[in-house]
Amino acid sequence: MELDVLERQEKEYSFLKQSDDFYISLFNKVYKALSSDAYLTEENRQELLFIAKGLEIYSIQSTRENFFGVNYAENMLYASSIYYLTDYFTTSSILARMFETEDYESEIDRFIHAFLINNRNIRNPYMDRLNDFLESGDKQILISIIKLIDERLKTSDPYKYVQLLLAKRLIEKFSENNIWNSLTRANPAINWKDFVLHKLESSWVLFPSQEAALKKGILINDNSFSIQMPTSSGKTSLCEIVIYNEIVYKKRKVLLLAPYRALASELKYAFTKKFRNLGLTVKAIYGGHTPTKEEKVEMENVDLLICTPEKFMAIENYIPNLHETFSTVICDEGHLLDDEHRGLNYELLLAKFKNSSTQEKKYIYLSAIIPNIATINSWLGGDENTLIKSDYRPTNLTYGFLIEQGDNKNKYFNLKLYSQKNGLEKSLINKFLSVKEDYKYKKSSTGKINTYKYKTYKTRAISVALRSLNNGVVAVFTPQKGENGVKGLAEEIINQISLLNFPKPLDFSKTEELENLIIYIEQVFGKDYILTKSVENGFVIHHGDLPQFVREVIENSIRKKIVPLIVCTNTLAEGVNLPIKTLVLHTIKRFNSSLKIMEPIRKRDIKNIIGRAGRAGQETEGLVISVNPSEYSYIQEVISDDQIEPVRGYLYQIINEITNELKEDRLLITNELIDEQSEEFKRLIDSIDKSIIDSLYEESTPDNISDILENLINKTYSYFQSDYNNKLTLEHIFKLRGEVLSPYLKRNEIGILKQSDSTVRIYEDIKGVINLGDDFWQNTSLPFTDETIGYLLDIIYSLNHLEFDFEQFHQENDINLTKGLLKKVILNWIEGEWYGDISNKTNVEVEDVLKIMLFIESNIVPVLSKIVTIAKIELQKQGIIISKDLEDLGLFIQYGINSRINLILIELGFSERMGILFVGNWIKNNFSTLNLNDKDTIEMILRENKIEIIEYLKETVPLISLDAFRSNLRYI
DNA sequence: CGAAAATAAATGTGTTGTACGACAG
DNA sequence: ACACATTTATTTTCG
Repeated sequence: MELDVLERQEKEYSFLKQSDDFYISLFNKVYKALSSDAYLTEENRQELLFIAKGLEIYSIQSTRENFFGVNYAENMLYASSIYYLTDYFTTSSILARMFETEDYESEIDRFIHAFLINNRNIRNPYMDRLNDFLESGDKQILISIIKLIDERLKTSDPYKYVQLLLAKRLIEKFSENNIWNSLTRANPAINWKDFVLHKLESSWVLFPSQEAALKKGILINDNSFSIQMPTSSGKTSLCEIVIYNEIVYKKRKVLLLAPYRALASELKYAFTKKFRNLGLTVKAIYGGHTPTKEEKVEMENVDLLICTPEKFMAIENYIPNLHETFSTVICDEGHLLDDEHRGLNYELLLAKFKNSSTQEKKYIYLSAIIPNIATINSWLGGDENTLIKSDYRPTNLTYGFLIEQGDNKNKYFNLKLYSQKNGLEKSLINKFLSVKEDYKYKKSSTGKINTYKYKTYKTRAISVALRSLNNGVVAVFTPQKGENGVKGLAEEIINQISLLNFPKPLDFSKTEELENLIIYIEQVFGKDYILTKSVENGFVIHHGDLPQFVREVIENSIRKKIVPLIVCTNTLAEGVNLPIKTLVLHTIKRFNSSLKIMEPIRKRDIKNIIGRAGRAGQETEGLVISVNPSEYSYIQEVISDDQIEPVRGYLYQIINEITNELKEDRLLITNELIDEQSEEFKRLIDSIDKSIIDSLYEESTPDNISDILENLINKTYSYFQSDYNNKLTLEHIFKLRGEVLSPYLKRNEIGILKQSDSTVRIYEDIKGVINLGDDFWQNTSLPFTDETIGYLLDIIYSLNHLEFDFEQFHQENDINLTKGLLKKVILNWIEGEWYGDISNKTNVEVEDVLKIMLFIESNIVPVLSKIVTIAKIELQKQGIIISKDLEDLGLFIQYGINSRINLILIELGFSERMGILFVGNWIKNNFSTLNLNDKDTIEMILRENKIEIIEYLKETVPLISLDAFRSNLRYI
């Protein structure tokens, strides 16, 4: 019914004709379970879940019209309660929330409903008592409620009996898992009242996964803990408890390492408000902004610091050994240790902590499922008693596999369904897709009926996605961006909705908001780009070539359900949580260039992506559908956590490779040998160098550098896992690199390396190319012109270091990126043009413009900043100061602006470029007499002209920009 | 009946995600 | 290694 394929089912569903019989039998089973405690056992729990699903359809809006004779509201109490009793608390509450407490008449019904949706605001003998309990935690009160119910059960009329029994079971369950009970049991020494009173607003119980962690003694024990649980199983909420406990009870300060900006910002948002009311101080710093003086003071006094690992390393450079203030460290998304670009830093940061002379820290390592978490745990100082594993998920996931059936005369596709918790339970949706019914269309040029080409997986994935639209928000995952990935799928959608009769995304979108989205996207990308065409058809796409601010707009459109369909790559797994009901896996294979084969992506990543379906608190369940039979067994393995890749740490992988190479060639590695290796290998060594540079502190000298490095190495996860040979390689390489860096230490050049974020190689490269005698350095300031950019690009093009990057860019993209083109793109960009305009002016496709922009952002800008920083420091020695404008050059290019006012707006927290550009101009035109290079002046202008600015923006920019600017303006 | 559509088999072409930093004396 | 598009030859379908 939900997928609108009922009438094509071959099987007769007798219960549809005898729905009252079916209902009675379901109800009977519920009653039996409740009256015999049978629901408490694991097996019966599975069955109860199916019963709940059965009851559910008699109450939810999309299906209940098909039945009659059932009191929707009353029945929902049963369905919802069963979800509650089987630990699906969020599902329970979503279902119950489909009705109001006022919809119920009897005292007991109102109580049950209010209980299920955490509504404390009704007056009622049961709820009054429950309220007393919630505020005091006095167990006796719960006992008294049960007594009260028992009394009434004896005298109750038959119509109330089941409800009373239900209430009794709910309260019995609640006596066990309520937050008071769990917390005081986990740490009786602390008064939880303040915390609980705060927590009550969101939840009254803990998830089994959280319970498991508490039972292991995480609040009492000072050892390190490792926690492995699926996405969205209440990690944040568990952290909240642990952090509160550490600060209030253990009197420790907590450092929370969150490796993505989006994550850090999410956590900041989640914690700041709650903890402030509890009298704890929270600070979050990540990406982009450099902390002010006051903030630095705050950082040392704050109770909880939320930080990206890189940012924390940066801070440690000006607050040496800041980490000693924090005796508890929480490592979120711990599997990042494996990351090719960032794992090394993360590992060395932790090694540095472990190497500290102060007391051993308590580490809490949070991660998705990895088989060797025990190794990591013992590296961090934990043991088997401090290892917490849970596979609890607050929403149930169902997996669907599309099965091809029939011959050419009558071809159709069934959907085979497996429930997550019970691999054996299969069900089948017949003719989920059918060639006869779904793929026939009339060709207008001939007037004949044609069959749509349904054989490709693209077609199938999209058809499945469109078919699922009735059921809620759909995401289509694909690991590639181009024709065989996001772009191809988007085109396929447009094609299918124009020819076939599937549900159309436009019919599920919010027209007015969508209009605004279309206007905005068209302004940014022009009419021809695939994203523009997508939004016009009521869906969106999402991948890493899209600039960050656009991704946010897109995520928002899904979050607010402005559009019901998104096609995306891994960005989905990395980004923030979205309310996705159905996830369609187009394919999970990606081309591996070195092996020249298509290869499945990591199971760990698939697991992460799959976990995005059925967001707790938003959906009652999730559905994951795979359409490619050659991948089914691999996905089955992912579902059953079979052979998930271990986390070794990136450093370990390199070292292991090097050791093996050396063994084969019987070589002894030397710095000369390193210099002879490929650029790829040297960049690997560069990353080691950089981590070394970053972890050198003030007290480092040429004499003790090898000691410092050796101590550091000994504490790494790589060393911990290594065998004798690997240990030798590891020590040897770090020693070698120490030798390379030692002269720079001697010459006091480590500072300049750090400040310019350079490795030795690029530093020497730049020094060899730039001519500090040129007037350029002294004469350049805003606005940047053709000549400015030209001069710098000349330098860029003469660097050896970037040749490799250009080569790679050309290998990966079919774009001839000449110096002229690059200059034109940069100039247009800083002059305020958008991707669509730049595409028109340069005759380059929008998608290629995006790729060029990405190259500029990630390859050109960092090098430009290094060049400018190195020049600045060198010139300073001669007493020459370069302009502030030139110093900030990287920012101007990065943000695509060419005036100081705009940069100030960004510093003031404005993030949406269109608004920034227009308001910047408006200020320039209206306040030319003031000093517009001054932050305070700009702030003053903004504060005093809020209304005028909004009025002006209303006339000039799309509503989305206006809204973004307005919400930033609120904080001025 | 004849054009259009479907089928089958052979050949050719293209394939590559995501992410964080940017600093003192 | 694989998905998909294109080409070609042949058969089937339908207005």
